[in-house]
Amino acid sequence: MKKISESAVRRLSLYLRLLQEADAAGAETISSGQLAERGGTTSAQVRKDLSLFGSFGKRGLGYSVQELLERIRAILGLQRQWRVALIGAGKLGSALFSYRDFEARGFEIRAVFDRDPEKVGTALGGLTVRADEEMDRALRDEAIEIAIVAVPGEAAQHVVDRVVKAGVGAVLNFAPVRLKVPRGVTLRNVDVTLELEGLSFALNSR
Amino acid sequence: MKKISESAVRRLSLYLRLLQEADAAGAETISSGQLAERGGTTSAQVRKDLSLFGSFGKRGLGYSVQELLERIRAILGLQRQWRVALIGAGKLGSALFSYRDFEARGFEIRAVFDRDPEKVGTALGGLTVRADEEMDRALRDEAIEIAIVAVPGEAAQHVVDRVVKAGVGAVLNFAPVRLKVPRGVTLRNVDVTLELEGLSFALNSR
DNA sequence: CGTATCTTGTGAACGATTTCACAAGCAGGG
DNA sequence: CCCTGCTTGTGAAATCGTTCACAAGATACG
Repeated sequence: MKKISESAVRRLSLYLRLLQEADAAGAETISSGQLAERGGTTSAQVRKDLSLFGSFGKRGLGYSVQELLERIRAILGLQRQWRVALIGAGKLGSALFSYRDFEARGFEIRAVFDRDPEKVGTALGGLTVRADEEMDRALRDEAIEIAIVAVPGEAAQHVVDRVVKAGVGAVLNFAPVRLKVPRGVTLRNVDVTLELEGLSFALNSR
Repeated sequence: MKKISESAVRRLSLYLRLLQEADAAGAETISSGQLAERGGTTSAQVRKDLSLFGSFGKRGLGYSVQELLERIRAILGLQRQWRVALIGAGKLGSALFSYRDFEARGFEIRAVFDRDPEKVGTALGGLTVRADEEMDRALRDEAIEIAIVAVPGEAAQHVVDRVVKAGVGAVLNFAPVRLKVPRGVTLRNVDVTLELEGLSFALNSR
């Protein structure tokens, strides 16, 4: 199987969302040009991206919204629920947790952990915040597949090491540090400061 | 002036952080190899990135931590404070606001707006949440340069249109939609669902 | 002062990604 | 049933980004 670039995967995710909108708007069919326009890319790019996985369209007609929706869902692995744990129930963690949209998109947050004894035992959504010490065992017992790390920078590497040891295969990191994970574990970072600095650079170089 | 890729800017931002750590640890000097190792890249990459802006190192020695710190700050436009507005004071907006680290890094949140009358008038940090109707005028009057958009997806395009019209030149968007901005305005997106889907893809294709 | 060691800065090679361009498939109308 | 208009899928070309490899500057030391 050929290698798929991260940017291609990002765009697939985007197409998925655009297709859901088109579907909600009642469209039966959609062309690469329409997807491109709504997604801010080009029709050739759309076709190339899709061609990495097969050929789903009809010449002269475009793509069936329904079918493409299902295909992309399958490609992205979104036809099942993923078991997710949230680590860190601070401001950001809580905000993420309350964003119930994840659930609808296949990511079920099944456990929340925090180190702060003040927070342990409090309710968050339908769950109870659990103690840090329970984490390692719980991640294993509940076969958590994805960890969202929303702890302070100093704690993040330690947390991710434990999480990996507990068998979690993918990590979404919000701490502003570069984490090391063993090969085979997938890591993505969300770093707001870094994004702001990107904006600063753009404004500055005019 | 040659074009600088977004990835190069991201890495500069990263180097800046690594340099701050090195500085805090008392290092006087640092080599491209050391930066590379800590940043998860290669020494050639580090040197190439820096060479886009000049030559700051001493052969045989490496870079002066202090000097490189200042140089990168200058490149990224971080030697001044930026005037930032936060639009949307929901869970996510509040979480972002309370993350005071931005301030220290040169991004001063000077105004918060929300459409919800319940929220308007309430205190958030040192600021008062202001009404949506005041926004356009306030952005201009206070010469806001960067807007952080943390409103629901449906509202985001409308908000960003107004923000752009009010003279804001850079937008950090948290809404899960593809926004259109005129050329000359810089847009960055933070889209957590998209990141999670990237993880799903990786887990799914094993 | 000469030699050994280190590390930068940078063309050139390489690899990856995006864009181009066009043959081929499909639908609709006359 | 053929012609027109539209759109896909995909090699080939172009562009962009990364890695290689090495000359040259800098220091340390005998």
